[in-house]
Amino acid sequence: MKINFKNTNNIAKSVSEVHEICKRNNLSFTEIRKKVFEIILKYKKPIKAYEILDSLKNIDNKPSHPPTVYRAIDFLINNGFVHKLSSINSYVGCFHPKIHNQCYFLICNICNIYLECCSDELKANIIKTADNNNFIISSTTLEIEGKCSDCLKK
Amino acid sequence: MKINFKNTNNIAKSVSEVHEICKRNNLSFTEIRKKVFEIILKYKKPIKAYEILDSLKNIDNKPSHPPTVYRAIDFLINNGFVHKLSSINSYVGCFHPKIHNQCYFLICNICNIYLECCSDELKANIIKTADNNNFIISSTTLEIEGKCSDCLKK
DNA sequence: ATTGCAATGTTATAACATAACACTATACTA
DNA sequence: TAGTATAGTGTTATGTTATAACATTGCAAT
Repeated sequence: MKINFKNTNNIAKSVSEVHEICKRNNLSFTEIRKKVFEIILKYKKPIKAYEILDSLKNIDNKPSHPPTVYRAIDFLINNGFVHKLSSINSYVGCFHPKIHNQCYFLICNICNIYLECCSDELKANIIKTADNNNFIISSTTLEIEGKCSDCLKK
Repeated sequence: MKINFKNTNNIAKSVSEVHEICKRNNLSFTEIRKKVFEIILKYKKPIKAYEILDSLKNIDNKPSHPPTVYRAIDFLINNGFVHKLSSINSYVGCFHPKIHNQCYFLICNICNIYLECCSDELKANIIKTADNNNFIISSTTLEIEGKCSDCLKK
């Protein structure tokens, strides 16, 4: 099974989905966390922490500081609502927070668009390797940079 | 085919191998680049740029600056002699610069040891996904963090 | 000898991230 | 119902990672 998750415009849906998950799991989806999540989703592309910070300042018209953003990001990542793309120090929303899995990302160096993919086959492959080495996985980073189809055409 | 590359003690061999590759490809393996490469290899574990910088200062007994290190790292990475582990902002030597391939890394969060692995199966899988999306790969990051077998025992 | 170029030296600063402590609001509790 | 524990946030400062920009050096090609 392989699924690609396209970044959709349906931000409200994602937000309410996360809201619901938090309720169910007794997590507090505070105003700040919600705002940061929305900023990340709206941006469509991988966004940097200081870009989130600037957005926050604009929205609230009051000073915001890096820890505010990084704390919110931590919460969102820890609960699977956001992913960090380490190779480009950026963050993206997760479009399937309910069915968590091994994800990987195709990231276009030209237009910065990204695609989130899931693959059971790949996941199995990674787990097998870890097992062979008696290694217990806590987190996996799989990011593929290159040129997307749209940018190829141009 | 799956191969694991254990970090060995054979630094001299790696250095001379790279020396040879550079000669063949008309690349200048300068003193600084060689020193940085050796520092990375000797460290055995993923090393950070500023740790390399400190080592350089100690070796040369004269000031060294970040660009010196980052330039050397760039050279080494671009030519496949060193890998960057983005998830931990660290660098490791490559133990098979001749037969380049899709590599991935098991990184222990406890003892910081790492294992470099290669898998044709995995590579094929990644390429297939990219192809399906008409995506041209320029670089891939695959890093698995967790707990290694030695640390599990403890 | 002069010019071109790759590599390095040096200063400064940009970009990314966290430590530490103060404050607030809410919920529990005795 | 005052006390206190705790999660979340505000704020300042600073730590960490990386690059821009320009000067200098040394060697190679003409």
